[in-house]
Amino acid sequence: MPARAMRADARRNYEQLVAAAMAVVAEEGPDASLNEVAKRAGVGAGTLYRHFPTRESLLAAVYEGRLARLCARAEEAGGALPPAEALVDWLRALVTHAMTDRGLGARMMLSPEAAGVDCWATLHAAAERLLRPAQEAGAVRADVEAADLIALAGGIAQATPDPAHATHLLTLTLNGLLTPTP
Amino acid sequence: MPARAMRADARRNYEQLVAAAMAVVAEEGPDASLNEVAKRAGVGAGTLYRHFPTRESLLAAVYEGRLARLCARAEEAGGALPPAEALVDWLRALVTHAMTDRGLGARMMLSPEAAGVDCWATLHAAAERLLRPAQEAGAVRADVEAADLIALAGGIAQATPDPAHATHLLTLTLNGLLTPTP
DNA sequence: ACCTGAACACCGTTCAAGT
DNA sequence: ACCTGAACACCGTTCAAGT
Repeated sequence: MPARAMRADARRNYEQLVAAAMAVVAEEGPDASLNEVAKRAGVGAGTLYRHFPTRESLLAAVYEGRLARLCARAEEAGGALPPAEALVDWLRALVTHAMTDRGLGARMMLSPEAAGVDCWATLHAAAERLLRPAQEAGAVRADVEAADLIALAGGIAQATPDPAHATHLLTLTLNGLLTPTP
Repeated sequence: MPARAMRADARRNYEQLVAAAMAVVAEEGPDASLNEVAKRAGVGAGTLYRHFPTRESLLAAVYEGRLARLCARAEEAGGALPPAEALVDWLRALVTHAMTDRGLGARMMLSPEAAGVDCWATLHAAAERLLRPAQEAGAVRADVEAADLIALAGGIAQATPDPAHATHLLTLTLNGLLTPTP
């Protein structure tokens, strides 16, 4: 979000840049032209770079709202459902989330530098909050970590453009490819 | 490979382009500059485009040799080891393969258009040759297809730059995140 | 037939000049 | 303080001119 003490015009430009970026990224994905974003925001290229020194910092601003919604969902599910179901539901949402806007979510999920430390920590905390109870209930293997869940969901999202196929891949990952041999 | 009836100079240029592309892609990954490839091959930009109308067609030429080695390995393993072990070994090799040159392999594995129909068919045939016996032996679930194996291996390769983490993610995928509940 | 390389459109990024 | 937008370096791609 924009810093508190910004001059009125700066704040306005900041907000228009994020709005323009949301539109352009939705159309062209995370590699969209930054000059195009500046142009559509009605702002000079230098202004974009002043507010967002890197592409990833702009993407992170676009991504912030979605992430908040996703983590809110983790909170709700954690209270209402049995641990394993809550986790599986949320993982499905995570894969869907990672696939939107030509893989913007996956790109953020798979790189701490891209997402920024705040987003990163928020996402990991949400994953952990669902993972722990499921492990304590014995429903999820003990050698799984929150980072693994996020990496697997991001990887699956990158692996196919088809949501139905992604769902299938997640199901396979949950159950395992090998038949259980106890 | 180059067509048979090429003029001597054309053939020479073709080979130098592939050699230059192998070097440049190894250094800069699959998004390396094509002008740089042409320059390093000692060839005009137009010549590169004559031989390789798209970036993917050039990458496919680079990728061809590696793919052949990988599929040869599938052949050997299929004969020598029990079905499930042969498959798991090969999947580990597939993930490693997908991670080389900043994800060149993964990029090829995850897009039929990128790899070209020939590469695509070869890779799928190799996967199927190991998958079928493992399924018939009851070691691998019946609802797994060759395309799933390739997508999951490619996704894992994209999900982390660390080979040890990738290996762990593959192990999780093989065993499943959830504890078996028969 | 095939090759060259200048040319064009585009993009990321910077920075002097403005208010 | 902040903004503008021309400018620079680079890249993908094409195509007239050459051999």
